[in-house]
Amino acid sequence: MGRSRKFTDDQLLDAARDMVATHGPGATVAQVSTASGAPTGSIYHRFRSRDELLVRLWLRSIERLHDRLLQVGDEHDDPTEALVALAVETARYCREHPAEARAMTLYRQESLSQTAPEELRERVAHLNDRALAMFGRLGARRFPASADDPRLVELVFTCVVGLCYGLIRPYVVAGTPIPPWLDEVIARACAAALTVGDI
Amino acid sequence: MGRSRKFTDDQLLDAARDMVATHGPGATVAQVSTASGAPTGSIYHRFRSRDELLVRLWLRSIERLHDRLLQVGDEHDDPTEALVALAVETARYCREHPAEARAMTLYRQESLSQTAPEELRERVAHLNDRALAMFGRLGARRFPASADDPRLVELVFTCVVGLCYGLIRPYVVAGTPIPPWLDEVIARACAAALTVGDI
DNA sequence: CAATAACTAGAACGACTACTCTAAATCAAG
DNA sequence: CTTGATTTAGAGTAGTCGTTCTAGTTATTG
Repeated sequence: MGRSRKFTDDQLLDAARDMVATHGPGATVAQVSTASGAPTGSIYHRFRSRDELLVRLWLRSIERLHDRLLQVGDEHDDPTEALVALAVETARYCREHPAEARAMTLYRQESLSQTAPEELRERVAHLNDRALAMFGRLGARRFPASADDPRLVELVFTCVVGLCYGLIRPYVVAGTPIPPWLDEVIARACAAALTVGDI
Repeated sequence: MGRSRKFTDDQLLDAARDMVATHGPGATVAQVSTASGAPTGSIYHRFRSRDELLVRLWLRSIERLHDRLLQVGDEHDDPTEALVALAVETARYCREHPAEARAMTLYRQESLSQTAPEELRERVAHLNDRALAMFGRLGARRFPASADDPRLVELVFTCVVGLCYGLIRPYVVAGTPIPPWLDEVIARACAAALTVGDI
């Protein structure tokens, strides 16, 4: 075999996450190096480029959020309740894991699916598949009349994730705690936004 | 006097705005130079630093939005209607002026009031005064019972501007048009979010 | 016309960053 | 123990960007 690893991939990603949380999206490889204790050579031995490191971090942070959301989605019988609960849960998760939440702001899927390192394009493209399927199911039950409309998923996604994320984003980026009263705002706004589908 | 100016400040700011719209917040002085036709020396003759150029651009874009909002705020008798109209108007303005809207995402006031070039701190600090006063007045009429609560302005500001801006931001940053159906989502969500003050 | 102030013009500089390269350390297998 | 694959280690490289510097240009004023 060979020499055993002194740093796990997750250790390096954790360091990158913390540097992004403190220095923003312009965090440098040198900063990740000192934060993790690994020399730059080791980091480049593990990740082909800074881009790959940050994209992998972004993928990990969003997959972790989705893991949590997929659990919550099944805990409600009423689809509207489930959708509102998903919005509120997103806020809670980001409040509990501010650095992970900061990493989620690094990219947007639509642009990244074209610009990401070649070997990650596929993973980026299918990142939201699980979550979208869930939102599609809940949306179809919430709006039976539009169950076949392809725009339904975008609408639901916007009213739940987009709305919640937009409200908490300023706090996430600033690194300040998300105020608890925001959960109530999100719940009411989300429920009301979802009524547009009834038109 | 001396030689007359070949480039106005606004011309340089326009070029900076367009470069930020196409290249993001990392737009370089060299890009602004070629986009405007002005050599870097001229740009630095007018602005002390790249930071000052971008902060001035940011200030201008937000002041222009506020100019428009201040007009709209007076057109409604009912305070709730006025607040919802302000949220929708923000979306409309950003749809009509996508590059200006992109420039608004360059900074956040809270962090900038500490890190901006010294000579601009004052202007940054008081940037929102006019708008906040209006939101304060409308909020006091909407929630007479909490008229003296200092948290009221933050609540109203979040439910109107924060909510709207969070929903449209993805489109603004991506440079894709803001879909028209979003206006209805914003209106309903904003009205519902404002009901939290009634607790 | 001469003097001067204000600006244009762009080459040059220094700092920083992503990335590479070579050498050494470490561990499993024969 | 020796071999060889794998990783650590960090000095070195090329390129980019913000900024500065010096020279030259244009208009206004007396």
